[in-house]
Amino acid sequence: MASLDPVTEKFILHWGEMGTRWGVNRTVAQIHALLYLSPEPLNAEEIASTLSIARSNVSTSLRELESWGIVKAAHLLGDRREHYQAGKDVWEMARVIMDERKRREIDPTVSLLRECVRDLEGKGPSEAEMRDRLKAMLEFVEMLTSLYSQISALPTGAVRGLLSAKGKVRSLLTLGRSDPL
Amino acid sequence: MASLDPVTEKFILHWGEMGTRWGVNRTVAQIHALLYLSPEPLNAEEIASTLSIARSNVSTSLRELESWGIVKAAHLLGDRREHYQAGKDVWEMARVIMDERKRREIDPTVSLLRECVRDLEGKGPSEAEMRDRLKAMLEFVEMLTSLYSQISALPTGAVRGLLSAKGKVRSLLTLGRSDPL
DNA sequence: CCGATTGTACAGTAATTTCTGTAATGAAAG
DNA sequence: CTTTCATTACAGAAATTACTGTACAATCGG
Repeated sequence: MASLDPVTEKFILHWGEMGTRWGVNRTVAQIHALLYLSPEPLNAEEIASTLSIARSNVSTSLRELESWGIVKAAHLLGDRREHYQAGKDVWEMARVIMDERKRREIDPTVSLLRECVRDLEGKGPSEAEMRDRLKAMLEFVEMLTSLYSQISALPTGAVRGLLSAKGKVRSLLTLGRSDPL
Repeated sequence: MASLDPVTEKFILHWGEMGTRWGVNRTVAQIHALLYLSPEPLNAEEIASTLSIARSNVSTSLRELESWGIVKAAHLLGDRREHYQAGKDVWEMARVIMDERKRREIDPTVSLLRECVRDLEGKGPSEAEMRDRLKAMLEFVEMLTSLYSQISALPTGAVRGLLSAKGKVRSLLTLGRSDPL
């Protein structure tokens, strides 16, 4: 397992790089990429030797991935070691990641913005600009969360169906604005 | 300008923290937050003293923000210094940031995935799993970009109108699936 | 129980990223 | 042309983040 298919390697390296751009540890992202491509679940030792990283690092990173909900441990009969596998459905994966980012980052931001706006209630005109901006930001983020909660409540296949309706966004939009529903 | 309103400070600190979670330098995000809330454009010196950071750091960070297209330099009559202001429309801001992230991260990812899939054409069944996964990922990312390009082609107000139609997503979706357009 | 194997916590180290201060560049005013 | 002010490039310092190796805990088989 120590040597790696060139394509796999290319993908893992790129995925790790993308991770860093989005605030995810490079190694964590690489492990995820490896597990995503692997036909069967891998144990910590295999991951460590394949990516040439310390086992302790693998252990920590796997816990991180589990906390995101995109990697799960699987137990194989006749093997004491834990084996890990990544969720294979990209739509489900995207949903889980968005859920988690919403919970960790968007929700706290909404709270903070509400707090800020409240703190500015009844303040003088010198804070008017700031208040307006914070309100605009709050409104925006709340709209996103509302939209997201509606979408995430739908079955996976349904979202897929909507998004794959390639030419339809404009039409749907026109419909939405003329308020036909 | 050196002392900061408590609400402003709270927002700036939070925004900086959010930045780090999304792969943006904390200081860069803080400067953006400051400019977003500021009623009038600020010069580098004011930014540096307000946030207690070195002028050179401000300079670099401003260039970064300009490269993202969310901060612009403004020239004031009778002042040689450049003054900087952040775009105030959150919708426009979101659009610009998404454009840029697409260009920097999504597009290269699509290229890489295409390359990977191509490399695997005609390979044996041992690579079947990997090929399927990469294809699924590619298909997913391509769908996102297609959706995005459709949305970004619309006027800002229109997107706003669609998204603010709070209860309508499900209805629109049903419509979309039953292929009425 | 005992030894072997797996997984994790943690302290120290390494690497990377970020920040500062200075020096150089460039542009406007006189 | 010279002086002055604003900006930026860059090298080194500082801070943060990531990684490793070891030591410990837990679990299983004998």
